[in-house]
Amino acid sequence: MKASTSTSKPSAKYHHGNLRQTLLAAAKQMIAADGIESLSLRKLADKVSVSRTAAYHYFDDKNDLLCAIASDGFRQWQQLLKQSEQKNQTERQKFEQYLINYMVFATHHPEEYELMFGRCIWKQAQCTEELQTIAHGTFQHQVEMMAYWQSIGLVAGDNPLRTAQIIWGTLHGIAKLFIDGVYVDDTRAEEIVKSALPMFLVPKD
Amino acid sequence: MKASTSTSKPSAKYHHGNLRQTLLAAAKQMIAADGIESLSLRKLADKVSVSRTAAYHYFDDKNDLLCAIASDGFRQWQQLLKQSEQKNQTERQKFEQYLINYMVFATHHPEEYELMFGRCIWKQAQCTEELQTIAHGTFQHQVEMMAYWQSIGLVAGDNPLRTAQIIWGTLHGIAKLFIDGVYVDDTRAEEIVKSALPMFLVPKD
DNA sequence: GCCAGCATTTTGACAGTGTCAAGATTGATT
DNA sequence: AATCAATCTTGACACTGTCAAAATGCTGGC
Repeated sequence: MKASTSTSKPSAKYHHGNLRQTLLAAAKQMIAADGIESLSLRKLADKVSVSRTAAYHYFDDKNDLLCAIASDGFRQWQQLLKQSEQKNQTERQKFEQYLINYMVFATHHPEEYELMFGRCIWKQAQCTEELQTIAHGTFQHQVEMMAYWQSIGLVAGDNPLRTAQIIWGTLHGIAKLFIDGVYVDDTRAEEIVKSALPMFLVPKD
Repeated sequence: MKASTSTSKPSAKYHHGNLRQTLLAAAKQMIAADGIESLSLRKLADKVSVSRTAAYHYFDDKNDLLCAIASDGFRQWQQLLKQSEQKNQTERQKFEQYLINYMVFATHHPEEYELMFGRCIWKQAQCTEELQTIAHGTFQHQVEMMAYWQSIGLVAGDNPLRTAQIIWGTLHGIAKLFIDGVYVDDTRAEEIVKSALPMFLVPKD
């Protein structure tokens, strides 16, 4: 072991050291720059100065690599949600913060968001078990939060699952319409979400 | 001319006759069967028993062909919406029918829906002018309907554009979560939409 | 009837892609 | 120091979109 695994001097050795992480980081950078569809394993390998098929020792597939990126995205997202919960505010403020955070994440990491919820992974392409479990977990968490907000009379409705599906649908739809460039006017995502907020709440008067 | 353009006997001539239509129909069939990503121009040409590059006389590009399919989808969708308007019912029923029709179309033609609103076309890939105009027109129509429903006190809110964006977002989001296989439970799309409906309406009491 | 011109379709070719099998290289273990 | 397993590279294959040039068949003018 010794200091060979130190990140200070990757230099140009045959054994890269931490190729898996390097590949993931480079891939994220590339899809952030040019989009998912223009990511190729060969260009990725080129960028990392490694052979075409080197990645196949860490990922079964191109799909497997994309799933790994999506999993990372879910972890990043979970952290973001936790942060918005910890700030001690009104529950109503927490709810609003939650909606806004969702939108901010989606619009700031559009490619990762696409990987997390897009067709690439969930549809015909087989989805990694890891990705499936972590994604299911986050959604479960959402349902629980919704149940709590309904129990304290903040959010309307009495079916947490159904409500979570609808609210998530709304957020997801607005996010996707923005990301995919259907909403090209100067309307800002946050404003739309703030406008939608009252729809979900129990009427006050 | 004569009877050579008759559809009864395409036979196996050098000049296909109506290759453009044939290509579009076959392409729709193929994406309905195996998804958009597994459609290749070569397989398509094979299916139509024509050379690899024959399609390039009718479409600039693979993207151009997909745009044509999407345009057809919009036309089909416009007709469906018109039908739901013509049935003389309550405005409230028309609104509900509109929401349900959206969902039915999306879930029954998932691949065409993906082409119409997905990233493939709208994002980096250049979108045909025809597609852009027809798509913008349908959305404009949606905004006008929303404005009317707001004016008669059916739908909540006073900003038709904003409201249309939110409602469309909700529909789009739920549709996409279904299409992409994120909602894999037995929950039916129509039920979710019906649950969401009251959120959009002006409170009755 | 025949030939030129045109629209239409084909063939050849090229770069790029994902992926597998087999070989080469290296660090670690005994 | 020899061996072994992990790691990386090379070679190869089938498939993709797309362009340029050639081939084919229809149509109108003489």
